[in-house]
Amino acid sequence: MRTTIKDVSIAAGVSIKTVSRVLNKEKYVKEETRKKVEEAVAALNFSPSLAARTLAGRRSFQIALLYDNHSPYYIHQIQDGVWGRCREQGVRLLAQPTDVDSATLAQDVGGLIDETHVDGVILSSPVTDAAPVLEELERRGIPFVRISPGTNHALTSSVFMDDVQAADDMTTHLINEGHRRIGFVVGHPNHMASDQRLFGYRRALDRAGVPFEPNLVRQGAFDFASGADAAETLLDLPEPPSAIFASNDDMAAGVLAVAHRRGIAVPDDLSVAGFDDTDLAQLVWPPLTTIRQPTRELAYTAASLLFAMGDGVEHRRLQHDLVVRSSTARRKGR
Amino acid sequence: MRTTIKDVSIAAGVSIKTVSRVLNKEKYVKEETRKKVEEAVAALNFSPSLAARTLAGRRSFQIALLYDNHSPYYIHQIQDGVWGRCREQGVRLLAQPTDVDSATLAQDVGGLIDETHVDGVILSSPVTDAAPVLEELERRGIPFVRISPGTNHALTSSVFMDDVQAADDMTTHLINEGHRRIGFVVGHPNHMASDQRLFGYRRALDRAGVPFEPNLVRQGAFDFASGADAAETLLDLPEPPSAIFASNDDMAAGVLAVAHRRGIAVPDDLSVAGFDDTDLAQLVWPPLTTIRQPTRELAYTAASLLFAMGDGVEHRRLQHDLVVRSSTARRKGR
DNA sequence: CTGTTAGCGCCTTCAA
DNA sequence: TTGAAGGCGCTAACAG
Repeated sequence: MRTTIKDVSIAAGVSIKTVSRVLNKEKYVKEETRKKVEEAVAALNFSPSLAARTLAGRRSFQIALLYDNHSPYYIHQIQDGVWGRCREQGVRLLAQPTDVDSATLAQDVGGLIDETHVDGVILSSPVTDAAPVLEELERRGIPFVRISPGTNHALTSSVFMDDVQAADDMTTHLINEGHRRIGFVVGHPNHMASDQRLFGYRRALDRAGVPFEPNLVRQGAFDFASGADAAETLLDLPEPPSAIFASNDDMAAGVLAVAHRRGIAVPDDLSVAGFDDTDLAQLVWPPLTTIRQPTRELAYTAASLLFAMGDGVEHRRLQHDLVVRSSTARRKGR
Repeated sequence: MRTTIKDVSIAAGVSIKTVSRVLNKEKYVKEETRKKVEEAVAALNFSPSLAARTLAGRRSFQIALLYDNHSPYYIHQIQDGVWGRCREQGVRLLAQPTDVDSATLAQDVGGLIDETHVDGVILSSPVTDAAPVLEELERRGIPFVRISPGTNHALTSSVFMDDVQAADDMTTHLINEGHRRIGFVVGHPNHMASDQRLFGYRRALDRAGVPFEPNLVRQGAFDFASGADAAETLLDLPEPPSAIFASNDDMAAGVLAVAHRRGIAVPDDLSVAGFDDTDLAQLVWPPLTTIRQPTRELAYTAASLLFAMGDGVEHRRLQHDLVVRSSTARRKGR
């Protein structure tokens, strides 16, 4: 038989309701009574049934994290960050893979909510921009927060990094290193961050008076293969770039691979820069110069926002770090 | 107001209990009645409350996955595999990070079980070998399955790959390529797989009549840094190895990094082999020759085992694949 | 094959 | 500041 609130109430010599009050940290419990109850809880090693609390109360002490991202590192950091905040809050986390292309997406999410009574939902890219999910969530009036959404920042609570500034910083860094022909690999078109990073790149070029060359910009898709493809094209140019800045680290890894295959020394003959979205940069070499994406912090903040919601729409913008890991970085001629 | 089983029963014109029967796929429901109920369920878009089912019944339709592993790729694959099986079963998955060094580990796990009423638990390394957890689980008689446990295979249900054979296969492959001095980087001492892989390495050497040299074996810890350290030592040997076989891919990546730093051409001057525990091998270059660890399949199988339990202890051993990705592999002199 | 009657363990509402 | 009664939505154990 499991230990119940009743056992605790008997052990503590109070009513069930009083134990409930202590469990829920309600006011109006005499300090002395509270103590007695807490001791009984500890002595019996009592953990209240979430199922019962959910059924009887208004909260389920559970939230869901929806994802459909194929970058394990990214998801892991997101989950880790959200988890950290949940832990502090005494809330369980339901990690829910989804398929944003599924026809039954909204229904699936609705079913999840009905089944689990989750108190809120956190959306990670690309679920952040799945209209059916957003509509379903809004229809039900269930609190949710989006991490790095691609669109509609203004409509809902969300957290994101400053992608424009990040790309600007990196480009400026490369320019300061002496580069004039800087290749750029654009991210997946579905992600607003892609546009923003491209914009940051152009803004930095403009400010420095470095002419923008459409030839040096290649479309990618945030994966290793597209980064490699882009690198091939860029390095085949009659006048190839002296640096390539990829919009994320998977693509940057692809660029490095091509450089290696061609016997191009990095960073001596080619500088490669990217984002550190996924910690991957720490595992590749030659070293990448990276913008650290504060993924874990974003996720943590998203959960904080969720728990604090009800006051209306909020946004949180987190700062990135420019991390120069290429120890042999040096000035380059054009 | 949420849709309840009662609404369905009214819509279908049957009793609540009958709806319940249909939901639980019980026998003894007339086909025609079942159909009526199913239509009502679909029409009302009804999803039963897990909290209520848990409270009233014997099952919670939830299982937990306990992990404390710092390899995102590994966890992701595990979670993915378990998830896939859960989905088929209509079971929710609670992903639960733990701290195997925590003093309150058993209590934490116990609390989780009390709170959530999970029907079973899946343990991934290194939680697989946390004695307090195993004891707690056994004491409660809750079904659990261990994925790639490090110890005590015989005591509990578990799934694992054939590490001895895998390491043997790889070593044999290297020998067949002409290598005679093969460095080996041992995995973390806490993992039984480390011993087994070392054993497989030795077995292959013995069978081929290649003398075992203790100098060529270095202790690692399954991380990038220890792989790099081991490589430094091995390559500093008066007579360095022509191939290095690392017990996992993080360490293999470390070996590659050192080779690169020293200007050693891979695979021309040095072959590097490893396991593909984490898909990392696909992101590094020069290419690694790898043993594919069937992580996702292991996890899926673990969940299957869990759902099929009650028949006693079972074990499942899954086959690995030897994946030769070094396209320029060639015979080497000693 | 189907329905009835009790709870599951906790929170809510109300009263004291 | 505390307690008593009622019910959340569902399933178990029976009865028909």
